[in-house]
Amino acid sequence: MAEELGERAQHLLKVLEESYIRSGQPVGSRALARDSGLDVSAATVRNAMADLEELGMVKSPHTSAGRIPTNKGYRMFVDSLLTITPLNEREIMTMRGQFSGEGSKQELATSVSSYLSGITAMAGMVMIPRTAKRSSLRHIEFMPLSDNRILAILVINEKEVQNTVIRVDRHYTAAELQQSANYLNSELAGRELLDVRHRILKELRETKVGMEQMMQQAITMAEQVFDQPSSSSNSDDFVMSGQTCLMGFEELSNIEKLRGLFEAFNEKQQILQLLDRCIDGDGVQIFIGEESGYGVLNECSMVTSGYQVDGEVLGILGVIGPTRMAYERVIPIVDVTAKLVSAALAQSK
Amino acid sequence: MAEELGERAQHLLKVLEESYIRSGQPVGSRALARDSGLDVSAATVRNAMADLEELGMVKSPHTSAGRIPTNKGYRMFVDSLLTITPLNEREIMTMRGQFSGEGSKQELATSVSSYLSGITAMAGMVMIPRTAKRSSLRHIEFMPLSDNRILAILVINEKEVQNTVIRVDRHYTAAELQQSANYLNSELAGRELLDVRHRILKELRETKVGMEQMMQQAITMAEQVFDQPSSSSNSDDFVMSGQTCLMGFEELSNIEKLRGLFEAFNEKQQILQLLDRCIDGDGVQIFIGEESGYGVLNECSMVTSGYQVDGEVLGILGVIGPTRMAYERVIPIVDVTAKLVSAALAQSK
DNA sequence: TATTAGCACTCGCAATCTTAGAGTGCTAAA
DNA sequence: TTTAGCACTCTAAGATTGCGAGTGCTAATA
Repeated sequence: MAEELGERAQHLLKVLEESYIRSGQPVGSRALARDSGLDVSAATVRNAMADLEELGMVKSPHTSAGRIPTNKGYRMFVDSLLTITPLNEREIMTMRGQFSGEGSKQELATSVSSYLSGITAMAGMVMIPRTAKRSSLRHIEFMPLSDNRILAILVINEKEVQNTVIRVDRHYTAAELQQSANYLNSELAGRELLDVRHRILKELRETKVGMEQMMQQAITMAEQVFDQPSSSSNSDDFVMSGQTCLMGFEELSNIEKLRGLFEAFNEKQQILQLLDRCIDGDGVQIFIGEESGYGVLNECSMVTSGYQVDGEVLGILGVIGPTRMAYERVIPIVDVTAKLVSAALAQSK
Repeated sequence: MAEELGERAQHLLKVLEESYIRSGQPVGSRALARDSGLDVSAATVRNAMADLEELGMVKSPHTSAGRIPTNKGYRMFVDSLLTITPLNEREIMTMRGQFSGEGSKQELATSVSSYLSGITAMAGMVMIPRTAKRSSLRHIEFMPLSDNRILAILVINEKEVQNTVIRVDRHYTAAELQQSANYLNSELAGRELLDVRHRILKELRETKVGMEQMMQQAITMAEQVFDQPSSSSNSDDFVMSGQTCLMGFEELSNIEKLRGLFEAFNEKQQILQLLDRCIDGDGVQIFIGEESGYGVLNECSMVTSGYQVDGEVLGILGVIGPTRMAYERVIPIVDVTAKLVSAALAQSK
């Protein structure tokens, strides 16, 4: 196993990647020898390149072009070669002004996503998990609709509101519903959602027999409300902005590839699964090309980071762009953004 | 003004358009003479073509290619030449099954939009007007949040729910808010939204002085609620599906053009303005190319129709695709879809 | 032993040229 | 008014060429 790379080879690989990321052109031995700062000839570089190629770090598009990095090469680059210059104070200050704790999660996510897109000139994305596990039910309210339907309104935490329509067996008056809601509020308000769910489906149901009829009705309704994976919160938890930026990149000028990519964005599901995977990781994470297992992400990389409140990762944000992106700039941006969002959320709590 | 077109010239134009729409290739005089069904020679056709060109109905991409329709040519085609074969019973039946009155407007719009996209292999769109003018306020409810904020919940018609957060000068208890809500409900519930707005801003405000303090508070809150153009209903009223289908068309293979188009889709505002213009028109309306005034829509056409309930146009739906589309198929599809959606809405009322 | 210079060779790209085919416009005849 | 004939134009697709960049290999060098 010749996984060991000499110091010089590493340096050359690094310079090669930097050069390729800058210019987009395959890098030849002469240019590399010149740019490397090392006092070696092109021929020497060629030998090193042959080694790197054997290790799968670089490849040439054809016999007589220079070398370009492979995905494996990028991986090595971001993992151990890249030198990142942290953002300076001033830049951070400018960013800090962007995110306030105001508005709903939705609004925050949208603004963060489009900010990321704007500053990196790539596509930005922010994921909002269904409903944070630790959020608590504040209030529940019923309202009669026509046709034996009832509108249930849940207030969660301080600002989130979920509406669900449920069906019941007969018409209920507003007063009846008020009673049921009162009962449920007295039992459930202030508890965490997981707990609420649990209580309804287990404890209350079991003790249902023998209770007042009103309470029985209330519980039956609550079962419906908490059982269905409330549609609104389930689908709207992923925001993406600036996809069109990706149309500007050379490597995505193939329209078929672009189409696959955009279709994947529309699916949402796929991307969400992918993002879900980073939720455990710490700090900035990077997916390079099809490492993720999705062929459509072929020439793309994702740079992501989780944002958190009270140590719990609430969601993921990041950008997606061509594999050939300026990592040394993008990584700190995503990093700082995640921290600022965390801060904004903590403050608004 | 030589706006008059001989019968034969019209026929030739029609055949030319049909042929071009089918094949995408410029149509030459020989082929046209053959396909026209007329017993004339290519030379005769050439003369007619020269006339048509002078009228701006067709043009040739270069000296020795055939002719292709101009926007003006398409306009004439769809306005007076096109023969539309209505969908047969069976097709309509298949479609009828697609749309139910179930679910929220949002859900219906999404499903209709993606249905349109699927069946036409172009992009589908459905606009939902802010909130129908004639919809009425059913119920209003306040709930205290932290930091002197209050969550206002409006129930409109039977299913629509709007949430708004307002700020107030001090903390109010749930009981106080309940009182205020009761008062407002007694005054306003059941009225149409426009009326509600009017009442609050004019009548009640004027008589405010001298009322109980509780009522004054209630009115102040209501002012806030109905004054801001509630964000949720304002932005989410336009659904588009299958944009990626547009990537498959020859005439949109230019990536810059495509980008402009997709950016316009993201803006929403522009498209909405455009759609707003059709709201008065009757039946199916067609925009060809940049007739609309938006350069990005250069090689595209929109086929739209309003859907209505009780004679009032509630919204617009339609498709957007290349100018060179199969109008004779798309037009009846959009037409029938609009009628079916109207029916579904009427039924679910 | 590691590095270097030299050299033949490969390949892609762009420019140039060629050819075939399609279609036109014009003119003169029917 | 229509038609046939003909010269002309233009494009798209191949074929050919030269250039430049870059490689791999070998033999000489430190």
